[in-house]
Amino acid sequence: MSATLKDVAKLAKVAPSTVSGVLNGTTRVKPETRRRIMQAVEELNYRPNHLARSLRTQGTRTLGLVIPSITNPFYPALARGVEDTANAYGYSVLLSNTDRAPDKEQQYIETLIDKRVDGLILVDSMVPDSLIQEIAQTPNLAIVMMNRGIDSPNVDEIWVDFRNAAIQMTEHLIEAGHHRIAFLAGPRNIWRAEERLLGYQEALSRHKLELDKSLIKYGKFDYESGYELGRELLAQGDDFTAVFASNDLMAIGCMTALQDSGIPIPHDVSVVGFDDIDLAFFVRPKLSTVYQPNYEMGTAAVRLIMERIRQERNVKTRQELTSRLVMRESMIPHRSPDG
Amino acid sequence: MSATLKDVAKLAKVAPSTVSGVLNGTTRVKPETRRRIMQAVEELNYRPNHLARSLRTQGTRTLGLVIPSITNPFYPALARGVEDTANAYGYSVLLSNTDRAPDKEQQYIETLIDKRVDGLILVDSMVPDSLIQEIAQTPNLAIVMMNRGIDSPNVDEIWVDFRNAAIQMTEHLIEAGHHRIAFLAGPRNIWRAEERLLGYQEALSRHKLELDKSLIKYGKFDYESGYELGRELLAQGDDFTAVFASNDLMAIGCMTALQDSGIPIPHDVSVVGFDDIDLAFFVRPKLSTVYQPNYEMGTAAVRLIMERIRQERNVKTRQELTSRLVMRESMIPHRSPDG
DNA sequence: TTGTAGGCGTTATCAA
DNA sequence: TTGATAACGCCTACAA
Repeated sequence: MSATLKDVAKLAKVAPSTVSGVLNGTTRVKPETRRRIMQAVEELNYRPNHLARSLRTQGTRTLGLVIPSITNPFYPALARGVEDTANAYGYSVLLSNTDRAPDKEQQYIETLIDKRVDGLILVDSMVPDSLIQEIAQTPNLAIVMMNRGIDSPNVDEIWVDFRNAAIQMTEHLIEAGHHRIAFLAGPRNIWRAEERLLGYQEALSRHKLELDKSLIKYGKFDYESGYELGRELLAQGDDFTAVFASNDLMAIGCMTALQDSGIPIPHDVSVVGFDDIDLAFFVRPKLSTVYQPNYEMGTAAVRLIMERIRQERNVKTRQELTSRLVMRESMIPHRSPDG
Repeated sequence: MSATLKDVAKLAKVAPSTVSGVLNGTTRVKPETRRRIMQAVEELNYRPNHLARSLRTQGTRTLGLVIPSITNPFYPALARGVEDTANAYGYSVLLSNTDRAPDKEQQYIETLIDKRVDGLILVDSMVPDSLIQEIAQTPNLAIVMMNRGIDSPNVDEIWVDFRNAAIQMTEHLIEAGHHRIAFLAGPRNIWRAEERLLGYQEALSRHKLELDKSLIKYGKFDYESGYELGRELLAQGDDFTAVFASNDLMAIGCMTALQDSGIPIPHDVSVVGFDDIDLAFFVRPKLSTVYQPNYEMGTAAVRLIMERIRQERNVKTRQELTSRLVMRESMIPHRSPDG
């Protein structure tokens, strides 16, 4: 139904290749010819067929974004960063939610490649290294992984320095007099969770504080496990003065559990989180946490992809973005009883 | 680099068209031939090129989703509903954020059409009717609009019965003894905002309650304006006993303003919202609000598109999904002082 | 300055 | 049961 290059050519009485050349600015024609062509384009309301173009040029101007779930408050800003930047470069983005299921992720990746995306952004990927290394061979495909290392010269990496951020937050707590700090860890085997735990431990050891394993609890990064863990901590009858949850949802869950037991926060116990999701600002007391540059992660990823596509760079790059502490109301210095 | 149909054909010693037929199940061949083909496919790790296929078949198995912003807590669930359902049908989804800017939206729509998406889901669209009517002529394109009517037989519609929900919530308040209910309206000229206001007015009139314009305040659907409006209400020295905000962000902002002025909620004033975003569950008191079936909106949209694509239906459909009240802690019955 | 021809990787039609 | 052939709409040498 819609007009093709051929139609335009016929109407303008020139060859299709001439029209193509003019429209893409690769051919110089005399003004009169150009005028006729433009008029025909206008008249037929011609719009190039991207499919045909892509088939020919081996480029789709489309990127694939693969995330655990857009529903997780951590990702919308990132997705927005990706989409905005892609759009600025004239690219579109295809969205995929994997739910952290390796099979599902693999399927999405394959579909995306079959659809010939020019770039692939894998966030918190769960597929085996071997698969990544295999797809890294795909021609005309730039890949960047977020928060995951991979031994391949063709794949770029973007990281957030979770460990350092965890160290900073822990030290902040320590320096404020908290020496018995409970830690709510995330699921084992998830890198973003493990780094936070490592940071906590590192800070403790730097300050020569004993690591009490009974103060470390493992949760599932959700509100419920935070609540659960808060109750466990209470049940232990421990003397902790602060809890550092490795994400905000757990921090809020824990805070609620403590509050439900009549423990005033931050007066009796300080609680801090990690991620700085919107919620952190709305709970009472406002949650002190670690801000993640999510939007910037997205923009950075697209930029790395563009450098590859435009062949401005062909060596592996590893970029590290930094988080920063945002202290609100849920944490105050600890005064020892005998202080 | 990657193998094509031709390569497979050569290796299996058959014609490309035969391979195509077998792979698509449109051609019957004898077992032996089939075996050879499958083996060649395996050996070369052949994957069909969707671009070429799409060019030929006029179908991309891709949908375009156009929303104001994925960053707005209202849309991730919807997007997830769209993506999940699309995926179940073997479709991918292209994401676009318009920021409610008509020009930007138009550009996205055009790009999406140029990329030959099979379906377009326009959420809270801001472009003029004429544009929609124009693109509704595009062949091989199914369009559904969410929360916006359009006079075109080719475009399906999905609505949430905002007005009814607002009526219900208001009546709930009235029946609980609240007769002076302040209303925080959204931006004028935005349908989803206006319907809510209309519902509020309708309920008042049904119960023969006077409509006091000084109790109606216009905000911008964000936390800040809710806070602002809360302060305004207070400054007026009015005797309202409840406030109905037309979205949760404003409700929470207002609640915070009241609390900051030392007014206990819900004891002195009840506050209710609209949308049931995640936040609603986490603020204290937990916000009573109107739940929106966002995820279901997404799935419904894709289903309508699929019906069109598969030609199971070719008449316009208008589907209405229903919200429901979710009462938590921020509202209690009002006892009149002399009661 | 403009046109011709071939091909990108499929699928559909028709013959053999 | 299989194969040849012609599109789909575009781009890019190369030729004129």
